[in-house]
Amino acid sequence: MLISQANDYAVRSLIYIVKNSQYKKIFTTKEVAEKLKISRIFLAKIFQKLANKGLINSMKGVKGGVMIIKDTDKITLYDIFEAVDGIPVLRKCIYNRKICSLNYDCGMNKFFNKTQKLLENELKKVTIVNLAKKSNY
Amino acid sequence: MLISQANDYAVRSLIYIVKNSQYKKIFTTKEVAEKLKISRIFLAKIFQKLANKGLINSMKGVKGGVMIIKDTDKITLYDIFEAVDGIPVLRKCIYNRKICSLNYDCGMNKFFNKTQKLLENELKKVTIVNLAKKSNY
DNA sequence: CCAAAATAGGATTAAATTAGTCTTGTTTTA
DNA sequence: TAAAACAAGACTAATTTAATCCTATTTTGG
Ligand code: FES
Ligand code: FES
Repeated sequence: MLISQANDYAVRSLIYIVKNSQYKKIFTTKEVAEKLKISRIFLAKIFQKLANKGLINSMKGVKGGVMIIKDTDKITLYDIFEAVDGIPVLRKCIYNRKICSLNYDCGMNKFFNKTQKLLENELKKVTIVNLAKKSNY
Repeated sequence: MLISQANDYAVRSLIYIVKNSQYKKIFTTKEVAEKLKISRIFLAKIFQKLANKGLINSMKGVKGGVMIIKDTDKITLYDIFEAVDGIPVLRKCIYNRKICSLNYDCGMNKFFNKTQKLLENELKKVTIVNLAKKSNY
C-alpha cells in the first residue's frame, strides 16, 4: 500500500482537529488518539514531525498540546505526507543498481516519472478543509 | 514503493522478449534471468503467474521455455501487474476496521478512489511494445 | 528408455520495511 | 514540586515482500 499508516493517521488527526476547532485550538495527543482509536505514543511521533515542518505548533506542559498553525486551506495531502513519512513513490529506479539491477533505461522510467507527477498533483489539490468537509464523522 | 520487484521483473522480462523475438519465439527462464541479472527461480515463479493468466505460454522439456501469446500491443502494464502481484493499491480502507480503525468515512476515501482510477487508467495506456520502443537497451 | 534440461507448484525462509513502543528528558502550570 | 504534557532517539515487533528449496512432471536427444 502506497499510503503509510502514519501518513494516514496524520491526515485523520488534522481532519479531527479542523472539525473540532470552533471552541478551542489546542488539542492533546491523548484526546486525538482516543477519539481516533489509535496509539497515543505513535501519534505523538507523528505530531512531532508535523511540528518540525511547521504545519502545527506543539506546546509542552500541563495545558499543552498541538495547534494547527499553517493556513488550513493551504495544507494539502502533499504537505502532510511530505512531513510525516515522505511523499509516496510509485517506483524507485532511474538506473539505481540496488533496485533494478540494470544500468540502462528499461523504458518504464519515463512512464513512472510522468505518473508520479500526476499523483503528486492530485495530492497537492486536496486540502485539509476540503477533506474535513467531506468527512461524515 | 508501489510497484513490487516481481511486477517490475515481469515487465522487464517481457520487454526483453519483445525486443529479442525477431529470430525466435521461445525463451528459457535461464536466458532471461541471466540477461536481466535477476534470480532464475524467482523469475520462474513470475513466468508461472503470467502463464496462468494467459499472457504467455510455457513449455516444459529440453526445448521448452516461455513464449508471449497475447497480442503484444494489447498487453498493458495493468495486465502484467494484475497477473503477477496484483494491481497496486494506493490505500486500502473503505471502513475496513483492520486498516483504519474507523467505521465512518474520514473523507479520504473519495479522493483515493478517484486517484486509484486515474492510476489504473495510466497503467492501461502503456503497452509492452510501447515500453520496448522506449527502452534503450 | 533414460539422463538432461526445462517448467509447475507448494512450503518455507530470509530480508526489508513499516508500525509501534520504551526510556529518558524537558517544559509548564496549578 | 508533582502531574500532565511534548521531544527525541533507540529499540522491538509485526507485517509484507523477496527469494529459495524441494519434489514433481514433461520433453527430447542419444
Ligand atoms: S527498472 Fe531500472 S531502468 Fe527500468
Ligand atoms: S482511512 Fe478509513 S475511513 Fe478514512
